[in-house]
Amino acid sequence: MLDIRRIINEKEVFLQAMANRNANLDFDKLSFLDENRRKLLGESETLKARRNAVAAERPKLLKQGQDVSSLKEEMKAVGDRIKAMDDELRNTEEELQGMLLAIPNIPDSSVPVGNDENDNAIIRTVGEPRKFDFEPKPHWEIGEEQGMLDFTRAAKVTGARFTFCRGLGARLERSVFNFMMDTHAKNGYTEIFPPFMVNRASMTGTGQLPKFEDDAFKVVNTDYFLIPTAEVPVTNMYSNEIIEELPQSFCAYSACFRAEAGSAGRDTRGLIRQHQFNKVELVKFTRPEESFEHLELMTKDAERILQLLELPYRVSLLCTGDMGFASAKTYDIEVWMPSYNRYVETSSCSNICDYQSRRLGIRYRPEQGAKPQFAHTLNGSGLAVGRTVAAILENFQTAEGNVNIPKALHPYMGMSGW
RNA sequence: GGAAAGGUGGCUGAGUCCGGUCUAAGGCGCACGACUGGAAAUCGUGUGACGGCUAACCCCGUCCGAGGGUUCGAAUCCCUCCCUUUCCGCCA
Repeated sequence: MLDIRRIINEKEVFLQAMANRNANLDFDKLSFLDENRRKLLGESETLKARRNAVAAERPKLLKQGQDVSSLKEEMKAVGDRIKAMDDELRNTEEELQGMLLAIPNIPDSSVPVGNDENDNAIIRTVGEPRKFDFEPKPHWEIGEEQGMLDFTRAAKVTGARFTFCRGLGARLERSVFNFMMDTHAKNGYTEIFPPFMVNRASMTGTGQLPKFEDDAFKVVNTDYFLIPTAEVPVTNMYSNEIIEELPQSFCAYSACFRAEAGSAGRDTRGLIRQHQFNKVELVKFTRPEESFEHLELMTKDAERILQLLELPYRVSLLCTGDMGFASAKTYDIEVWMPSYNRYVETSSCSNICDYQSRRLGIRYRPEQGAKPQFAHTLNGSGLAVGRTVAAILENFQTAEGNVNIPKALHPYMGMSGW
């Protein structure tokens, strides 16, 4: 959520940003609602001040034996007007709030302006895609042939876009996220194991609601949602708090659940687009002046995983039209996927600035005794586990149809003696 | 799921029965000052968040778990919900 005052005061910047994002909105209505809100608030508060003054005087007047029945009449009327005014005020505030929640974040000035992924900037490419001297197989074929992945039975037991990992496949999945968590923990991130369900307020706070309710799984008979990413519970940890010390860095493993509404027919085979997948998420809370620096650090921390796993990848800076709703600046890390013959997103690292913290009331004190300010929040995958497993299966496959395991994973696979 | 007791400022804790100097006591902590060679102790002063109006101060409003209601007036009375603790039931 953006600051309404900033929207009004920096109208030109704001409108340009929205245009760059291909977002439409009614600025005049926004401006009217804001003015109307303050007008109603002022009138209501004047009446309340009168009510408070009379309420304080009344006992004294009574003690002096004065007649207060006319005051009582007046106050009855004042009370009714306050009620009516507050109703109108609430409606105005709800309408304003509704509009603000539907407005995406303003892209940082370093973000390239563009419409879609074709306008993203490639920042760096690391590692060379392997040249195969045989026809490489896609990971779902390797996984099924090796008895590591079973899509057919998962479809029977649950439905499309679910997978059984089995035997070494299950072991590999577990090894990969343990390796990720260990690596991040070693690099200063505090481990979190979060709830996999959150309430509506948390989903709204991080920006998944109200706009993207169709993408979420709702648990029946409750107001809980399955988390689409650990970003939601971990960022919400500090909602309505004043954080004592910044920065704070967390890594969290979780299963993630996404309805994938609107992606019917895309990536239907394999591990790339599932309703349930594992992910290790990085979340940071920082001072505003340090957040962009931390975005670079976080991106490198995520990249480190791919380097240690010896997987070729590239990093791109998303353009204004391709960025997520809440983000001010996003780097995507894409791993080389031989079966796709292209790079596939395996991490998205974003600086949200104060967009979430304003919604959530996440604050800090610049100095002891100073007024609380909104902290900045960042999040990034570190990394998506299923896609990483897919990349390992494809990039490390042998001509015989087997798969080698990257050295970094040997201790986790029970191969420490190799 | 059932029963009971609770939820008050950064923490602790009084006030709730019986509505009105509650403008939330007292204590702890914290900040500043005095005292001191310096410190501890002691003494004094101050001590929240959010919003409105402001150049700023002042001032005003809101906040006693959340949301409604009663009333001229609600921390206090009524209703609904959430959470915590204990006991029971169930259970990995």
